[in-house]
Amino acid sequence: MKKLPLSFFLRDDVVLIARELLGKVLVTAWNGIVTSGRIVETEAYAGESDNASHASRGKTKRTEVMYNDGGIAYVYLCYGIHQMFNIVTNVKGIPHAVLIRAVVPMQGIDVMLERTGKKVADATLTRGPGKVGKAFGFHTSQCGQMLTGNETYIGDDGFPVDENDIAVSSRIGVAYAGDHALWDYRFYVRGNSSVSGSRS
DNA sequence: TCTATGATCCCCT
DNA sequence: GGGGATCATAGAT
Repeated sequence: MKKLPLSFFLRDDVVLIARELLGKVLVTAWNGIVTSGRIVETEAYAGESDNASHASRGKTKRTEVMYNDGGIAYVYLCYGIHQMFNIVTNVKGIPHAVLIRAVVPMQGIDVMLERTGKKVADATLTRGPGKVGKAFGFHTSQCGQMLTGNETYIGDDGFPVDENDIAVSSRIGVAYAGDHALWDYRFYVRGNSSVSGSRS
């Protein structure tokens, strides 16, 4: 399987990147323990001018990792419980990011079950960003990790995603962002049972 | 220092 | 379909 090159993440259209990440494969291999899954739901966060983005308040200790060149991980804690995994995009100085909201498990399902404390692998295993973070073993200490290395990367196995199967909607859980909450920045594979929220 | 709050999920009814 | 878990961050004191 090919890895997506750094140039994929350095482009300036974060919304396009979020859309193109559908069907790609997220792989982590901490200490040689491999888990992977096909990305079926993403959200774009478009920098300081986007009120739903953490970067809307400018550069802080938490958000500074987004100001680096793309192709690295932005991992943060939400609601005190959930490790959320984001992909930083665009070039140095522009804090764009794509949140991975849901994947379909591929490799290492037994490891994911162990990490999430589940008994059986059903469609809820990696449905929702908090569970993706947990199943793949992400932690805020992995903030800034390269996504083009051997421990963590985004793969392309040529899996085709039909344009007609790609659905668009407003982002989830960002009502505080006012009008920006209405932007069509969420992309998902229509009808896929691993997609969180509305999937029709 | 102190306090409010969230890019969520699970369990309960 | 409603509320509690649980804590780092940011902005206020």
